[in-house]
Amino acid sequence: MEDDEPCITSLSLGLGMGGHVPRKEKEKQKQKLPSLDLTFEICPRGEQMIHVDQQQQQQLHDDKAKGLLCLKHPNENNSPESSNNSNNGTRKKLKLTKEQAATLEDIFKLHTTLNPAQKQALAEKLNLKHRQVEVWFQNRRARTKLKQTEVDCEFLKKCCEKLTDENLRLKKELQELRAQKIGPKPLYIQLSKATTLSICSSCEKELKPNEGKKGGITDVVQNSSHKLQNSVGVKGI
DNA sequence: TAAGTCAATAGGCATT
DNA sequence: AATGCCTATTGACTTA
Repeated sequence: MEDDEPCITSLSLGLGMGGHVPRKEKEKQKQKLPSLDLTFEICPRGEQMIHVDQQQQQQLHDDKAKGLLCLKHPNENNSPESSNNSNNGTRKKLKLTKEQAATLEDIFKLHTTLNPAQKQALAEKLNLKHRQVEVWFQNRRARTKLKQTEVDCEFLKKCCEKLTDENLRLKKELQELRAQKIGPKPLYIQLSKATTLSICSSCEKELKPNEGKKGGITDVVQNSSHKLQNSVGVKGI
């Protein structure tokens, strides 16, 4: 239970602080963030009272008495579903106005999650239901996550392609070196060739005395591994 | 009219 | 147990 205190809390829409708000921070924000002059009363059982501004508290008192402003749980009568289902069982799709969407987007840029009071304030401001604001933020987070997943996927694909290419190139190089080793030329010539090739073609650094010497498979793999590490930017494999 | 978009729903999980 | 969030899905509506 996040708001179990049945008290009036001042609204904080959280403008001015970016990023995700951890659960623990939510309560703090209620107190320290600028208020929109809207106040809320959290009713027992999670119902919420909304007070449009401080001067309307007296009016609220009257409305409260009349039961006009007490919002019920989203799954109860006041839900968009129930209000939309009024016409022969089909649910009508609500389209947010440009202004509503723009405001929601603006808030989302600052905060990807809102606390109940913030949702209620926003709902009041946009003439929407609390549940609608809640749903919008849920869907918006889902869309963001999906987009990010696509971006990550694309990045990994490119990484994979690069590594595949490099792998292919190294295999070819290995094949060539093997062919040289079993080729017609005397081994000592190849050895001398290997010793003269002491500059890494990838990073253009001079290889250690052992590297490139002998021209054996192990050394070739080490050399190739060295190049691969340079090309991929990996250290300390 | 098929495909895409997006508000809304349902169910599951974590937290308090 | 109540609540909020996430995820998958539905279904109304739009668009190419």
